[in-house]
Amino acid sequence: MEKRVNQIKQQLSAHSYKLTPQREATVRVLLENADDHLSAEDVYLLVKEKAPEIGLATVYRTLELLSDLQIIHKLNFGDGVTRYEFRAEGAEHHHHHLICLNCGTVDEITEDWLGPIERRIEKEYEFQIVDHRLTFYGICQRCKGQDVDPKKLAGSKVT
Amino acid sequence: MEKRVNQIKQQLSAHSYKLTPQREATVRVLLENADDHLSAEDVYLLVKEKAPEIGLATVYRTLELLSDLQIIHKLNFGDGVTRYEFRAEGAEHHHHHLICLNCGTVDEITEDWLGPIERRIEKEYEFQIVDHRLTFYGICQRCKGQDVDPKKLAGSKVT
DNA sequence: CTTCTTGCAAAGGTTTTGCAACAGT
DNA sequence: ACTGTTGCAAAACCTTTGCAAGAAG
Repeated sequence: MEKRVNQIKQQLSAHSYKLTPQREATVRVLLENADDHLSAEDVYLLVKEKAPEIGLATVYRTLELLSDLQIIHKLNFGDGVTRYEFRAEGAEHHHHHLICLNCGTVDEITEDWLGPIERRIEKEYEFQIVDHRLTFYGICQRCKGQDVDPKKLAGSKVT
Repeated sequence: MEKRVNQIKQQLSAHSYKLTPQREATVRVLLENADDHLSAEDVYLLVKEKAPEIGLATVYRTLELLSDLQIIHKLNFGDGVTRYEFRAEGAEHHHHHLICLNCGTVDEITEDWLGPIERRIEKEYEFQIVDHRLTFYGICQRCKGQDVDPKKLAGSKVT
């Protein structure tokens, strides 16, 4: 992890930004929770445990900065808050998401099967693809067989 | 279009909801602009031209209602507002979107090429898919060859 | 000294909610 | 009358911004 922090420090300095204690604490929280999809508020609360004096605005500014530098990605699962995830090192395109409509868990598919589809779109629509987002909504294997609240399936969570 | 309005009226009454003048005006605006992806504010302004006394809250409530009944879909392109689109009649899954990072235009792909991928996911992840969202970000054919603002491509629009 | 960064509070923008009035049955 | 619906205003949210103070070279 120290390696990754140092790497990010260099990415920042390459753009004349400093890795301040607040930024470092934020980066570490993101690294330590790379499997979750934290909202700005989540990050703020976790960073506060290490550095209680940090402000929410600084977290937002840091997340925006890391996002601009393509170190992290913004994600939007339609629940009203922006979430953030580390961008895989060197990955051209990232993984996809499986969102359970019953329990809300977000799982990931690390494979990217869209290559052939992208090539088809670039040709048929003359659209030069830079990135994509693919999300599946459904029932995860843990919730199968359980009772499912039909109201949740009615769609308001799916945007 | 009258046919579609009537159809919706029946879907509402099936759930003991009425097609009030406000709701009808909202539905008509959505039908007349089925090719755009209107935000609640957009819908509100258009409905106001026909029924100036309508309130924004009613528009939100109507959109939520139509969304719950799966008559329309909520869409989130990461620009901070929820957008709405008519759900294709009888369509199991809907089309995908191509968002131009330069001009912001949202185009559509009406084909759905995800069938094989979905079957693979259902098998490999034991995840029962209910719906999906697929969005490509890139440069549309109208903007190709034009100057592109590199800042826009830096990602902050892509969530 | 100069520039970047921070924390706080205020503002901004979108969406939801409380409530009294209203409409339809 | 009863129930669902509306409009308005207020509230609730998430996120951004202005600004004075602070940190770093």
